Amino acid sequence: MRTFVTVVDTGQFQHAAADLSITQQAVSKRIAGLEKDLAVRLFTRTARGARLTIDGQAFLPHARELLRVAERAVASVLPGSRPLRVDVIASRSAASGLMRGFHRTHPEIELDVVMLFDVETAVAAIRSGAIDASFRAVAVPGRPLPEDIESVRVLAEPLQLLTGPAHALAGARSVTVAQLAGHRIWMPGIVPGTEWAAYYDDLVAEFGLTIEATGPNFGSDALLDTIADTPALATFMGEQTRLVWPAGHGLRRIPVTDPTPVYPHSLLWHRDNPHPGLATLRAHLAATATSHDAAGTWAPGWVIPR
Amino acid sequence: MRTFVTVVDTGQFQHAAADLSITQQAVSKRIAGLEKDLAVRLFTRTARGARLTIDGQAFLPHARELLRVAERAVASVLPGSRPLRVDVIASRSAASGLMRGFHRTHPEIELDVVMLFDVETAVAAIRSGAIDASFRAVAVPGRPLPEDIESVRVLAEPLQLLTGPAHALAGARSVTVAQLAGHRIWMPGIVPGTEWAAYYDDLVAEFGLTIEATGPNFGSDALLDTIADTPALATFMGEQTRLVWPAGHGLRRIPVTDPTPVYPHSLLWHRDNPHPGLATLRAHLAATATSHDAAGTWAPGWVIPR
DNA sequence: CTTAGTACACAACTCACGGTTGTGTGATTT
DNA sequence: AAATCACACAACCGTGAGTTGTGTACTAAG
Repeated sequence: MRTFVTVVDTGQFQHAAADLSITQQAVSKRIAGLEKDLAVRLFTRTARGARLTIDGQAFLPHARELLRVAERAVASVLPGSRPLRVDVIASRSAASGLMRGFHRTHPEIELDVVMLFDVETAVAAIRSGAIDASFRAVAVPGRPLPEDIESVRVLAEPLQLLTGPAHALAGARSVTVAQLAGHRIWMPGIVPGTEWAAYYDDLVAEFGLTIEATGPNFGSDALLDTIADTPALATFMGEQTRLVWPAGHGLRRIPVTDPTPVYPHSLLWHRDNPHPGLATLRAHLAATATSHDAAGTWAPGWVIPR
Repeated sequence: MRTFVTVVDTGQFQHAAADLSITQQAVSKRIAGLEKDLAVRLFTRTARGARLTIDGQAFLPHARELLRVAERAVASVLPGSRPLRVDVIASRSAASGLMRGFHRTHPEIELDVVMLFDVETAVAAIRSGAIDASFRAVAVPGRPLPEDIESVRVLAEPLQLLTGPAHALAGARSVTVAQLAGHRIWMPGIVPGTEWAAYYDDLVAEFGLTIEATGPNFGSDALLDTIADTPALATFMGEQTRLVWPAGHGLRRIPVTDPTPVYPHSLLWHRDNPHPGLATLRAHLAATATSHDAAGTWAPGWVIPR
C-alpha cells in the first residue's frame, strides 16, 4: 500500500523506488503483485511515468486511509506522546457517554478507551502510566486512594428499573425503593470484588432488595432479551444508558424514588501526569458537569464526598 | 493484524490458529513479531488462553479499523457490488459539493469519487462500466451524447470574480460582464479539449474578455496566492466553491451580472446501469435541485436544454 | 501427590517469496 | 539514427514465515 501511494505521489516507479530505498524492479514487482491480488490494473504505464487508472483513482483514498489508520494504530501504543488513554467501567456506562461527548467537542484529541477489572487495577495502571485517567466509583470500602492519585466527582447517574411489558411494575410511572422488595432483580455480569458489586451489596443491605448476580454476562442483547420475555425479572440500568434495542419489544424504563439510587462516577488521574489531553478532559468535565446531586438520592456511604 | 484480532476474538492462540488454518506456533510467532515491532506486550499468556494487556486493549480498535479499511479498499475495485463510482470535474467544483451533500444524507452508500480528463473519457468510462455516473457540462459542441447515455441538469452555478485587495474592481459590489473587458482574467490549469476550455472559449468569443489559460496548474493555493498579490489579475470561481483560504488575505468575491455566467452541471449515467446507489443519487439530486436558472444568466449555446 | 490435559514458547528445518543484479523493449527526445 | 528514459522480464539468492518436533508451566481430576 505504501509503495502504491508513493508511486502515485511521485508519478513514477523509479522515483518511488528511490524514496523507498529499494530498486525500481522491486517497486514494479510490488505493484504487479498488488494488481494481481486485486485483479485490476492500477496504473497505465507510459513512457514518462505511471498514471492512475480509474480503478487506481478509486483505490487511492482507501490506500491513504489505510496508511493513516496504521499510523494511528502504532501511535496508540507508542510510549511518549500517545493518545489519551481512559478507563471506563463499562461500554454502556455513563462514563462512556461522557467520553463520547468529550470526543465530539474535542475531536482533535486522540483517544483510546479501555476497560479494566476494578479500581485497584485502575489505580495501579494510573500510577504506572499505563492509562491516563479512569472513571470509577471510588473507592471501595476500607481502601483510601493513594496520595498521588487525584479524583473529582463528575456525575451522579440515577438508576432506573428496566422491565418487560408483562412485569408487575411495567405500568408504574415510578416506583419507590420500598416497592422493589420482593421483586427479583437480575444483574448478570457483576464480578465479585469490583465496585459495582460493592455498590449493589450496599443497596441490598440497606433496603432489603433481592438482587441476583448469578450467571455469566452474555452481553446486553441477551440481557435485554431475557428481561423483555420474563415477567418476573427486572434489572437496573443507568438513566443515561442508551439502549441499542429499538424502542420496540416493549421494554419499560421506570424511575426509582424515595430515595433514587445514584451511581457516582469520579475521574481519577495521577497528580503528575503531564498529558495535555488530560487537562483538556478535566476542563471539559468541569464545564459540562451536571450537578443533580439533589436531595432524595442514595449512594453508598463509602463514596468519596464531593 | 488479522491474527491479532482473531486471537482476541477467540481468546486463545490455538483456536485462532484453527480459524486461520495455520499452526499454533505460527500464531505465536506472528503475535511475537507484532509485539516486537510495536515494542509492547499485547497479551498476557495464561494457562487457559490469552488476555489483552492494557496496551492490547488500546490497540484493538485500531486493528479492527485497519481490517475494515482494508476490506473497503478491496471492495472499491471489486467487480460486482462495488461502491458507487462518480466522476466530478474538479475537487473544488460544485459537483463535489453535491456529492458531499449526498454522502451526508446517505452515509450508508459507499462512494468513490474520481476525476477524469474530459467528457469523452467520462462517457467511455460510463459505457464500459468503469464509473457509474459523471458530473459534466454536456456536451462539447458537435458531439451529441450517445443514445445509451442519459443525462439531467442538476445545477447551474453562477461564476464570481475573485480579486486581490488592490485590484481595480476590488471595491465593486458587483460587476457587469461588459466591465470585465480589458481586465486580465487568469485561469491556469484549463486543459485544451475539455469542456471548461470550450466554456471559456465561448465566453471570450461572446463578450470579448481577456482570459489567460497559460501556465500549469500549481494548485489552488498558488492560484489564490498570486491573485491576492497581483493587482492586475483576477480569476473566475464558482459561487459554491468553498475556499480553504482563511477569510484573511483580502480576497474579494464579486458577483457578475448582465448577464451572470453560469456553469451548467449535468449528471450523466448509463441507461442500463443497475447500481442501486445510482437510483438513490438521482432521487437525491432531483429532490435537492436548485433551479436558479433564472433570466439574466448566460451559458454556452451548446449546453443541453433542460 | 500423581497423572493427564491444556496452552503457549523454543528449536531446527525448509521452501517460497521479496529483494537484488542484469538485460530487454517501447516511447520520447535530440 | 542515436541517446535517453521508464518500466518489464529473467535469473539468482537470502531472509523469513511457515512447518514439525519438543519443552515448560499451569490447571484439573483422581
